[in-house]
Amino acid sequence: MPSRRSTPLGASAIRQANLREHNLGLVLRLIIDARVPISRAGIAHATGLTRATVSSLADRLIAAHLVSELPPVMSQRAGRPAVPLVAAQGTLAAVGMEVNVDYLGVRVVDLSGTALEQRVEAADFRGSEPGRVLDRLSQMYCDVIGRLPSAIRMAGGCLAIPGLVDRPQGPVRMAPNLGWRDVDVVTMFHSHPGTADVQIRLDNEATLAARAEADVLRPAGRLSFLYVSGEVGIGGALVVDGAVFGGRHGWSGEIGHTVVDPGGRQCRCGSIGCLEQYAGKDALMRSASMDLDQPIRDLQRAAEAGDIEALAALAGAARALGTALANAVNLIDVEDVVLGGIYAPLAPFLVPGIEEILRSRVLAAPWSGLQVHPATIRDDAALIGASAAVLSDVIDDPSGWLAN
Amino acid sequence: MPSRRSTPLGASAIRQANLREHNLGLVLRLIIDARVPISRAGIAHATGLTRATVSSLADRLIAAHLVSELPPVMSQRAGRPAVPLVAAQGTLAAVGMEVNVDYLGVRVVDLSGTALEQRVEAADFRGSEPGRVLDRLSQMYCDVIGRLPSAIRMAGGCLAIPGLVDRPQGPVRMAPNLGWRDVDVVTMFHSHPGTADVQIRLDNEATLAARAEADVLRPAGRLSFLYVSGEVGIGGALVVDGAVFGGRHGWSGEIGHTVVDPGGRQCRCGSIGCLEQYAGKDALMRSASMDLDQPIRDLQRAAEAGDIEALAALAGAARALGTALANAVNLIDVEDVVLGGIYAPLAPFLVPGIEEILRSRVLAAPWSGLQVHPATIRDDAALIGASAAVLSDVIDDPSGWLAN
DNA sequence: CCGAATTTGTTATTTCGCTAAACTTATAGG
DNA sequence: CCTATAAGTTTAGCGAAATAACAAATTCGG
Repeated sequence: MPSRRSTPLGASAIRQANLREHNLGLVLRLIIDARVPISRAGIAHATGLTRATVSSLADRLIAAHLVSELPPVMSQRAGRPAVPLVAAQGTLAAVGMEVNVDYLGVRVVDLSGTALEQRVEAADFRGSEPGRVLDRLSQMYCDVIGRLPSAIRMAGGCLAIPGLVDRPQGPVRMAPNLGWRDVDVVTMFHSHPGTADVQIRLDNEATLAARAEADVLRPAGRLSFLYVSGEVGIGGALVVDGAVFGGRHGWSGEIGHTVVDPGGRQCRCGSIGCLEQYAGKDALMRSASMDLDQPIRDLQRAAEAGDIEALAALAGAARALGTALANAVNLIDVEDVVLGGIYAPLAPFLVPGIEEILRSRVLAAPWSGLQVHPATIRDDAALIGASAAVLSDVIDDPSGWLAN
Repeated sequence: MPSRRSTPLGASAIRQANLREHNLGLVLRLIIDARVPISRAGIAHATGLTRATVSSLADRLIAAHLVSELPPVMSQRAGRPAVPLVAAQGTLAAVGMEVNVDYLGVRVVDLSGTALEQRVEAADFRGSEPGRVLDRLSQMYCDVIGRLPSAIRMAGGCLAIPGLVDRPQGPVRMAPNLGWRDVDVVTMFHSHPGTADVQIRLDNEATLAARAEADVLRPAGRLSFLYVSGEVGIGGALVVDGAVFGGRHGWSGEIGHTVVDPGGRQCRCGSIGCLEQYAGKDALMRSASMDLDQPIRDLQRAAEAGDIEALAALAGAARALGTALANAVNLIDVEDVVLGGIYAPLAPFLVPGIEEILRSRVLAAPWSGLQVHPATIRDDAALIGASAAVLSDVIDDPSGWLAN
């Protein structure tokens, strides 16, 4: 039973023109989200619209090259075989981009979800010069775009940033791990020639990663979860009813600065006792007596080998995470916690400790069936989410892409 | 900029019949929420619908006795005077009810928002027998209903419970301060004769109180806040985009069990160091060396008189509240914190301390304009919210009330 | 192999709610 | 008293979906 909005504030009048657009988006969404290709009749059944109406809508989408027909499939049943409809390949694409602490990424995806291009460059961007970073990023963008077939229409782009971002156009308010403050990245991105024709927007990295994860979990019916992404910092995002919940400005999810020890360690954010200082990557490595620059896989291997220090470090992180997550789940009532970033490979060593604390500290635990899982998407989650976000807007309102 | 849903999961096909119903609800909502009565032309302007369409919808609502016309008002301007439309009085009503630790309440409100009846009975219900309590409540309900004019149609009822409730029909999973667990209150309520014709549902007390507060703050544009209700326990609720955000099961908002001191005091919930143990009513009174049963006004007076112990107790509560609220706001990104229950009268002594901690611990504080305010509604907030919740459903979909 | 049954997709035709535009009503202002 | 202005109503028409009939392509039973 999803939570209903008690007051439809955003609701506006539905006019006949909107009606058609709405249903057009609905049909396209159904076609694209279907696990196995769906037919016109199937859509009619799922939506309650008549086959005639669906046919008309589907034909428009096909004419606009947003949808294509597959050969009819013999279903072993009586009756005329259905014509499967799928998202068109290579006609409309979106670009997802990411600036993170240790890499830049550009990814181009078409409506069918296939990645047409992807490029990732590793480097260290702590305390970096924003202008240079974005110059490099727009260069990568131009390279990638140049390699695409010219027939492809570009729907737009979305840039993931590990920090507080004013959606949708910036500025970046604060990206502590990059050392950025009040940076107008959109303008910087567009200062490079060859980026003039694409419209880009910004969002938080963890938010977009959670979105990618939500797209994967939604078909399985897992619609509400708290996503926690462990990196140098700890990001997070809320997903409710299958959609990311950004809050007032899109700044929800900053679980990394939950207080887990009021009299504890000083955090980079200026506060004291933040989760990040107990379960962030640096804290983990330090507590396991490993080098801060070592890859997380080293810690994973050590733990798998039974290394006492590694296991103790992970147990400590689990305690801190459990406390912070218990607070969060008491406040939000999700049915799932998803561990992303470095926590995904470490999950086997973290989940038991976290779940123990959740059981004792979450008021609704006996009834909510709360679970903790590693993330399904391990690499490039934010990139995937960013490109998906742009396409999702097209899918929800395809009317702008109907005419050639 | 309200957070968009990235995926319209709940969206279903809009058919022509739905369209009319949707717009009917929209018009009714506009009429009822208007600060000053709105005219047909005003609605047309606000919605983008034509005057003709609005007229047709309004006439239906008038015929159904959901809306009535006021005498035309001379506006000092040229042109035909507008006919103000208002919610009909005394034709359709809803009942809000509450079982709380120290009182029972029943309130009947009509569409216009005027309370037709209200009755509150004080008593101590800690460790009470659910059957007896609900017998008394349904008796009160019957008394109150008997006093109403017979022409009034009853839309339904909503019962507020201070605990974890399975919406909408129960059972009550856990109400720690009542000492209830897995109680089927709906059936108990209906076991009394004379309650057969009303359909009731359940919700959490703080959730409904927050809803009432949201109805008041919405017109002022304050659309997202965290509501904290101090009583013996500490309840809470989230409001985003002007609507209460219940989460997966409606169990969001349990801020009372946020950990503010991991090595601290034992809480009734079985956990350790919960906010409730540092800022709940009992903790406050104890820390101020007052009697646990004393009314909160005594503490307020002592603080106003400059009593050192009282001020110190309040400062300590503010610290604990500030820490818990900082965690919450980092996670949710609201623009407001609203202090309800016993915190409302104590706000002058709590707000400075809370705000100081929020400024230092909330990552987005420099940009979010976060503020802390006392609640506008001081008494019977949950009762008000409960009755409003029922009416709100009618307003959003009045189609069931059109035929006689 | 053939016809009945079944399911898909298409093609008129109808229905129903909204729009547009003209019209009526009721005021203000010169 | 006439004009301007705005609110509300009426009428004709449009557009999107519903309805219903039909065509197409299969299975299945004889």
